[in-house]
This record gives sequence, C-alpha cells and structure tokens, in this order.
Amino acid sequence: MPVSPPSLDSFDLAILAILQRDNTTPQRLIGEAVNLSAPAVQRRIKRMEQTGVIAGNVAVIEPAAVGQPITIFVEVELESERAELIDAAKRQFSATPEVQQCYYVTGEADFILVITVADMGAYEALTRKLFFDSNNVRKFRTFVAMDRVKVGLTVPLPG
Amino acid sequence: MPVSPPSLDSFDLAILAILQRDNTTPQRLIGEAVNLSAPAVQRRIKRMEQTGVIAGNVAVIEPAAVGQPITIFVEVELESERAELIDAAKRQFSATPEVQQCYYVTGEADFILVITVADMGAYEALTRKLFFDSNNVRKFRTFVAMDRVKVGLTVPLPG
DNA sequence: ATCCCTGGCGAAACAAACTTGCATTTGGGA
DNA sequence: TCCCAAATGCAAGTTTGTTTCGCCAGGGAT
Repeated sequence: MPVSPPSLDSFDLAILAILQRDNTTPQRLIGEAVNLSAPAVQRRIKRMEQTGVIAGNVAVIEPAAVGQPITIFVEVELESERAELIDAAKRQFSATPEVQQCYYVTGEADFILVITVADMGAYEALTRKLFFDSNNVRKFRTFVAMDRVKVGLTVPLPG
Repeated sequence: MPVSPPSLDSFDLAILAILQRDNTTPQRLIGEAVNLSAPAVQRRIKRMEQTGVIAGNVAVIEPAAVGQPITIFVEVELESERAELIDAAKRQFSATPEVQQCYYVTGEADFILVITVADMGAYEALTRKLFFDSNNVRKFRTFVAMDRVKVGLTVPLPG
C-alpha cells in the first residue's frame, strides 16, 4: 500500500540492489557499501517499506525440497472476456496455492499461470478443477519446465 | 548447494510457511506459533539454509517503483535444438538483467522468459539484441502483462 | 542580510533478537 | 534394560537493529 509518491535517489537504488539479493545483510555493511551511516540506511529502508517500494521480505524455498519438483506454465484462453468473468478467474487463480504466479495479459492468451505441483497427476487434477469445471475456458496450452534456468523476482535497477 | 538429503518434519514445514511469507518474523514469535523454543527454530532454519531448502532471503521490490513498470512474457522457439546452442541461449538469457525469469520447457516453445522493462521501446531494443541478432531464434511470441494478478515464489506446503 | 524552520545526517545509548554452551530429555537399537 | 545419538530448553554473551539527541545545510519570509 503506497503512502506517498516515492522518489528514489542513487543511495536508495544501491540499497535496493543489495536487499533484493540478500536482505539479511547487516545495515552496517550496507552503509559501508553505499557510503552512508547505518541509521541513514535504516531510515531509507523503513521509508521504502512504508511507501511500497519494498513489497515484502521473504525466504525463497526450493520447490523440489518440499515435494513440488515440477514447474508448469499455462496459457489460458477464456470463452468470454466479460469483466465479471475475468475478475472471477483472477480470484480463483489467486486463491489456488499451486498457482505461484498469475498474469492477465494481452495477445493470443488471456492469462499466463506459473504452477508448482508434486507430479503430473496433481497437475492433471488441477487442470480439471481450474479449467474443465470452469465452463469459461476455451483452451489452454501447457509447457512443462525441464530446467529452471533463472528464477527470481529481481528487478533491474538503474545506476 | 544442497549438503545432505533433507527430510522435513511438520515443524520445518510450519516454519517455512511463515518465512516464505515474511522472513523478518522474530524467531520468538515463530517459536510460539509452532510450539518450539527460539533456539530450536534457529537451528532448524540454519540447517535448512545449509541444505538448500531455503535458497535465499530477499526483499521483493515493486518494479513500477523503480521505473520498470512493464512485465512481458515471451515464448521463444529456436531454429536448432543442439545442446550446445541451447546452453548458449541459457547463458545469454541468464546474463541479461531484464530477464527476470527463464525456463527451458517442453511443448511448442523452447524457452519462456519473464521480462521487466521501462517501456515498449526498451523491449523492442531487447528483442533485437536477444532474438534478431541471435541467428538461432526461429520465432517468438509476446504477451504483455496488463495485471500482475499474483506474483511471488511461494510454494504450496503440505500440512 | 538575518532569522527561522524543515529535513536529513551522524554519534551514542538503548532494546531486542540472534547465537552459543550445557544439562536434560526423548527415542531406538543392541 | 541399558546405552547412545539427536533434539530440546534454558541461560548467558554477543551482535544487530532501533531510537533519541544534537548538528548542519537549504529555503522562505521578514
């Protein structure tokens, strides 16, 4: 929830570059890296958290280690694009834990989903629940990930 | 870098569920939530970090706040699928900062990319660099995200 | 030009969380 | 039953993060 129009200077960007790689970095070290005192770093981080520049602080879990070794992409095309039905789909996808990411897109598809499952049986069950039972899905295309070459939420930062 | 075959019990899973939502949660509170002492929580976290169950701890940055408001999906199809050329593509995509995520997939495409850019001009320049100059890209399909409905790396946890 | 006010910074005191060592308990196997 | 290994809880020590304070620079009004 953004609070005010943030304007980031090069200090903020340098701090973000460190935090999006490892947010357990001590503020003292961040300060040394960007030439600022630790309290100044702390103030900037707090402000960026309040203004929503920093959306969250999370641990990244290896899916394979918790029994979800398969990552699948799905392009979903709806029958009807009525706003009401779009919203219903958004809500359903958001509420499904196996749906790790969901984007509403332009182009030949309406949604793109990133799904994490234990095995293909689980995926098959999920497709039935999400797509066949929906009555508003015209078709969907499945891409199974053989290699998670690059994974993350890292954003390129200017400077 | 996994060290040993990890086996997670329900305590570990409960801890992970908390950390992948907010890894700044004090260990004392985690302990209260899962009925364990703070040091026990700390030991388990450390072990999961060493065994690679926890792949990292990162701050999530709002792309729009740092001048990268556009998210784009790209399906890439190569001319040749020789292993050597596949590897070259993996390396190039990995090394490109705008490529936030890259997966090597089965199906009608070879790669799926998640790209973050400032504007469509930047995307156009990137396509030229990544695809047209490559001489190994048969075609690619672009999907521009209108709504990032659900974003994250959260993994569904049993229990 | 001076005064005042606002915002940011650095230094130090303070509080909280993290880490470590040790005794105890629990569970399995001989 | 006895013993050993692993994990837990407790308590102390250490690091980290947080707050408070005073200082300095920039802007606007008098």
